[in-house]
Amino acid sequence: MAFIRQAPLLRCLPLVVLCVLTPTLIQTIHQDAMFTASMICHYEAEQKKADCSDRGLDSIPQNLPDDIKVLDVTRNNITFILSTSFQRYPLIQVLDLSLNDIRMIESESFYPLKELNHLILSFNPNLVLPATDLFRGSKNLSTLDLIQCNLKLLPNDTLKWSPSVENINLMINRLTFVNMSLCGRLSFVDLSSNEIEHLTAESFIFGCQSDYIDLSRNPIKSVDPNVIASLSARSLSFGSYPLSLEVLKDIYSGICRSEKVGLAIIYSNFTVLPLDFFRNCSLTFLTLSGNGIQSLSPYVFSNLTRLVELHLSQNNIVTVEPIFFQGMRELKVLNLDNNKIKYINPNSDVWALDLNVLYLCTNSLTEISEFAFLGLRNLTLLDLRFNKDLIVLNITSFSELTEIQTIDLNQCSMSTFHPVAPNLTTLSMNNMNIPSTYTTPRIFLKDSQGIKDLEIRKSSLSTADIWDKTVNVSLFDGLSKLITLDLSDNSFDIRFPDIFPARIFEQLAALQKLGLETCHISGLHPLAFSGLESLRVLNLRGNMIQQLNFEIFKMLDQVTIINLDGNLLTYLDEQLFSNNPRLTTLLLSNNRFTRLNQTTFEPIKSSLLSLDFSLNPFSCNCDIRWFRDWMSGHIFVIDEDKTLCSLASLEPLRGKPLLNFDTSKLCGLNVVLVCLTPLAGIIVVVIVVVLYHNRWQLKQKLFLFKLMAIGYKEMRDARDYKDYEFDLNIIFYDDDEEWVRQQLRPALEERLPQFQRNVFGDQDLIPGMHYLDAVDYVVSHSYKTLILLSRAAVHDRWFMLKIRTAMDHVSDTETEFVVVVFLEDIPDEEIPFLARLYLSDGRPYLHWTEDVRGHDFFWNKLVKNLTINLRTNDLIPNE
DNA sequence: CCTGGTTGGGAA
Repeated sequence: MAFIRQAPLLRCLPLVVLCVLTPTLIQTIHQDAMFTASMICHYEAEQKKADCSDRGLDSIPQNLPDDIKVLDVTRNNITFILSTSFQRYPLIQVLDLSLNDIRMIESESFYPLKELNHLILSFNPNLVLPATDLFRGSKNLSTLDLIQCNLKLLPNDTLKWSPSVENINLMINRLTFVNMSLCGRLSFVDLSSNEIEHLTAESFIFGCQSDYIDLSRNPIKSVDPNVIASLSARSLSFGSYPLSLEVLKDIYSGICRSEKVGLAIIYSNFTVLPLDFFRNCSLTFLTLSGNGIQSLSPYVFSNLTRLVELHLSQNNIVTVEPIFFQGMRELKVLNLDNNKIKYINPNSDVWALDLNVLYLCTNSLTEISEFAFLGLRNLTLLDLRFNKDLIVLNITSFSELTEIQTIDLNQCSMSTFHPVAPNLTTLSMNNMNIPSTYTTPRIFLKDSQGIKDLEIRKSSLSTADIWDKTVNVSLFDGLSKLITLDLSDNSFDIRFPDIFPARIFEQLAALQKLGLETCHISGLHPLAFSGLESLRVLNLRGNMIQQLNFEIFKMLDQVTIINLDGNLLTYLDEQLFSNNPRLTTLLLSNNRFTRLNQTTFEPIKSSLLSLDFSLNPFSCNCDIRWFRDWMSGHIFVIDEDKTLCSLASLEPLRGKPLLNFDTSKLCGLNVVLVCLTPLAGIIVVVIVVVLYHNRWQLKQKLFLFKLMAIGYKEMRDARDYKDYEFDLNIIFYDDDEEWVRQQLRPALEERLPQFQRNVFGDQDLIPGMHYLDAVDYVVSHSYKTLILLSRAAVHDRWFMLKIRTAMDHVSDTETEFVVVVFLEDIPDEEIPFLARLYLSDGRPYLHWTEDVRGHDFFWNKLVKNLTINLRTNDLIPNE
C-alpha cells in the first residue's frame, strides 16, 4: 500500500539514479582498464610511445592512449592481427610486431595506419602475408622488416601502394623465387639467405627502381644475363656461397649489359680470375673480397676503365704489380687489405694510375722501396697498418709521393723512418714493434714539416729517440703546424728519471693536445712545456711524477684540461696554476695527496668546472674544510664516491666520502669567530642607533652634499604680472607711510614703470569690502606683495594679521610672490614668530639701509625680486 | 647496407 501511494517520480528514482550513474560507471571501468594497460605497457608520453614488449599479450591491447605514434609489442604471443586491431591508433608511425607467432593478418589490418612508416614483422616463424592489398593505406611506408619469417612467398603487390620504400629486409627466409613487379622506388632490398636458385625470367621478376639488392647466401645455380641486365638496380651483391664460374660469368655479363655501377662478389670461392673475365664494362665499384684469390695476372682488370674503387681485401695475393691494374684510368681507391702481400712493385715499375687511396693493411710486407709507389703522384692516403714485419719504408724525394697526406704505420716494425713528404698531415706509428737495441733517433720529421697530427703511442720510444742531446735537437723541431701529438705508452726516462728534456716541444707553437700518458715520467724539467702557447689539453696520466715545479705550467695560458691522474703527487705549489686562467678540468685522482693548499686553487677557482681528486689519502680534518666546502659548491666532482678520507682523518670520517665531512659540526665553532660575531653585532647596533638618532641631520647633510654636487633647478611660475588684477600690493604700517612715499614710490615709478596697478596700503583696498576680505582679495590678486617691516609694525596685530594672510597665500599657491623689506634693524627678541618662520623658510627679504651708497643695490635687488615669481622650494635650505 | 682483421654479419 505504501508503494502505491508513492508519487510516480519517487517510484522511478532508482531507475533515474542508475541512468545517471551508468555512464560514469562505464567511464570509471574504462579508466581502470587504461590504468591497467599503462601498468602493463610502459607509456612514454614525450615520444608517444607504448612499450608493450614481453608482456604475455595474445592480442593488440585496446586500452592505450589513442594518440600513440610508436607501438612496440615484441616478444608476446600474438597469433593474429585483425582489421580492428589498430583502429584505435590511427597515428602509429612505428609498429614493432617482431618475435611473436603471427600466423594470420587480415588484409585490412593496417588500413587505419595512414602514418605508418616503419613496420617490423621479423621473427614470426609462421608468418603468411595476405595475398593482396596489405599496405593499401600505407603511403608513407619506408621500412619493412620481414627477417626470418620462413616466408615462402612475398605477394607481388606488397609494395604496390607505397611509392618510396627505403628498405625491405627479407633476409633469412625461404623464398625460392621473387615476384616484385608492382612497386615504385625501393632503395635497399635484402634478399640474402634465401633459397633462390635461378635468376631467370621465370623465377626472378623484379621491377622496382632500387639502389642495392643483396642476393648473397642464395644457392644460385643458374643466371640469365638478361635478367641481371634488366634489373633496375644500381648495385648488386652476391656471395657467401660458392658460385660456379659459369654463374659468375653470367652475372658479370649481365652487369656489363646494363648501366649498373656496383658489383660485389664476396666469399664465393672465386679463387682464379680468368684473364678474359672482366670484359669491357662501365662498372664503377667492384668488390671481390674473401674469395681466396692467390694471384693476379697482368692486365686482368685492364678493361675496367671506368672503375673507381676496387676492393680485393681478404684474398691470398702475394705480389702486387702495377701491370695488373694497367689501364684503370679512373681508379681512385684500391683496397688490398688482408692479403698475403710480401712484394709491392718489386720491379720498380711506374704505376699508370691516378690512385688517391691505397689500403695495404694486414699483409706480409717487410721492405718497401723508395720506388714502390712511383707514379702515384696523387696518392693521399697510404694505409700500411698491421704489416707486422715491415721494417723498411723509404719515402724519399725520388718516391714522388708529393701529395701524400696520411700514412698509417700502426703495428709495423719500422726501425727507421724518414719520410720526405711535404704535404703529410697525419702520421700514425702506434704499437710499433721497434727493436730495443737501437739507441740513436730513428724517426726524422724535418722533411715533413706540414704534419698536424702525430701519434707514436706504445712504440718503445726512448728519450734518445725524440731528443738528440749531442746537438740539442728535438724530433719535433720545425713542426710548427702540429696540432695533436700523442706519445703515450712509451718509456721515456726509465734510465734517466730526472731529465725529461727541457725544450723538446719548444717549437710546437700550434700544438693543442699533448699526450704523455704512462710514459714512466718521474720528473719534468721546469721548461719541459715551454713554447706550447696553444696547448689546450695536457695528459700526463699514469706516470710517476712526485713533484711539479711551480713554473711547469706557466707557459700554458690556453690550457683547459690537465690530467695528472695516477701519479705520485703529494703537494701542489701555490703558484702552480697562476697562469692557467682557462683551466676547466683538473684531474688528480689516484695520487698521494693528504692535504691541499687553498691558495693553489685561487687562480683557477672561477674557470674550473670539473675536478677529480678521487683515490687520494686525504686527512679529513678542519684544515681542509675549505676544500670540502668548495667541492660541495658548483663544481662537478668526478667520482665523488671515491673521494674518501684516509685513516689519518678525524675519527668519524675514516674511510668515508669526503663530502660526508660536516665541517660545521665536526670542526666546532671558531674561537675568533665566536668572539667577533657578537662584537660585530653590537657595533652594527650602535651604528644603527647613532644613524637613526641623527637621521635628519644626516639627511640634511646628504642633501646639501647632493646640492653641492649637482645643484638644483629653479622653477619659475609661468604667469607674469599681466595675468593678475594688480601688479604690486604693498603692506605697511601707517608709521612707515613716509618711507613709502619718499623712497618707494619714486623708485618704483622709475625702475618699474610697467607696474601701474599697484595697491599701496589700506587706503587702496577695494571700498565697501570687509577689511580682512579686502586684504585677502588684494593678496590673492596681486602679482607681488611687498611687506615692509619695522619695529612698530611687528607689534601691530592687524599688521601681523595681514602678514599671516600673505604667508598663507604663499603656502597655498606655492609661489614666491611675497617680498619682505626690513626698514630697520629689529632686535631678535622682538621679531614675531611669523616673521621668524618666514625667514627660516628661506623666503626672499631685503634690508633697507640709510646709507645712500647702498640704495642702488637695494633697488636693483628689489626690482629683481619683483619681476620674477619662483615656485616655492621648501627643500632648499636657508642660506 | 655495414665493418673489420679468427672472417661475413646483421636481429634476438
